[in-house]
Amino acid sequence: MLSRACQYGILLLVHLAHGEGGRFEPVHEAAAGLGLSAHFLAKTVGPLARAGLVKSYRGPNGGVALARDPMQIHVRDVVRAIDGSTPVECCVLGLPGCGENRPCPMHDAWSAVRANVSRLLDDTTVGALAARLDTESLRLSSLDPEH
Amino acid sequence: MLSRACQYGILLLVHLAHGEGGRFEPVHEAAAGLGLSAHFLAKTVGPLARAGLVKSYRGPNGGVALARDPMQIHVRDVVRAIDGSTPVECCVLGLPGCGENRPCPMHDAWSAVRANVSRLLDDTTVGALAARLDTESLRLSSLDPEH
DNA sequence: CTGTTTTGAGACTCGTTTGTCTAGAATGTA
DNA sequence: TACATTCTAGACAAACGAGTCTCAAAACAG
Ligand code: SF4
Ligand code: SF4
Repeated sequence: MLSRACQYGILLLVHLAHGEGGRFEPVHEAAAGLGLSAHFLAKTVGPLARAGLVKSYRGPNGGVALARDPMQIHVRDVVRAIDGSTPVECCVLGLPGCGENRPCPMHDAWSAVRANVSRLLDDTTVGALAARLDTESLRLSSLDPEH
Repeated sequence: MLSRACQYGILLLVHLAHGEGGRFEPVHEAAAGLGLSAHFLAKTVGPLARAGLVKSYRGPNGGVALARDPMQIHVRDVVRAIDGSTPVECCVLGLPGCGENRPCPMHDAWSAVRANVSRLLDDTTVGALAARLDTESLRLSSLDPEH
């Protein structure tokens, strides 16, 4: 559905939104906090920076930081930046070149599901996700949740 | 989301349900009708037969045929037979070992989507899909839809 | 028995994805 | 300047999925 790199990108942005605002956090530190491979996570920051979602700075005290208000960054933006503009096109039958014209017998039911996913990506911001990390007892990393 | 083999399996069953009832149709013939690779389609019939969804017979006049009433075969059965009991477990963030306890911030919204997909797989039968091929102008194959 | 048709199982190639690693350019500090 | 820190780009290998191909076993027809 979503590539691993894309998932890592979402996790990174939510992690940044959850941390202190203006600080530039090194990628390896964020990767350690998320329990991910630092090298692989670093590969996602390129597309994210080009898309204007994060700023990055080299050298000591460098790192990555959000470029915009996290409440203005939608999950859809991250997906588009990393996986391109053809996400969530996965389908049950996966006929090549199937569109609205001459669809397969599952198209009606499936397009409803797909619309739901699309709306979810559009409506969810990384700021809202980060906020939920505090209020509820949720987790981002695959590591031992503290406590 | 669904493996290609699984998609092929669904297509095969719907194709069989759409054809004449008791006939054993050779796999290569069904593959030609669906515009698929006969060799690859043949790999799906093993699991389907083991799951009791189709019967197969060798030799001349052999082939595959539905083992049950197509109205009693649910798409979920096909998915379970080919992709195993861990289908549709794809997720947005894909954290390893994430369950209902300590979920990620998208879990609520996403589990709703997943429930929709699950219900769709459970409620849809290959018989119903085959019936729609006639009433509406739908297609199964990627080939030129005959007119 | 001989040959043909078909399923059944599996090895094999190929391309994409995932992940690791290395080298280099930028940035700051002493 | 010398050095440490960090991003950036890309080479590289491992793993996976999709698809092709081969060979053997079953079933039938003559
Ligand atoms: S449900 Fe729609 S998009 Fe999916 S295979 Fe069928 S026609 Fe194509
Ligand atoms: S917690 Fe739920 S929504 Fe989050 S990755 Fe796991 S299954 Fe998906």
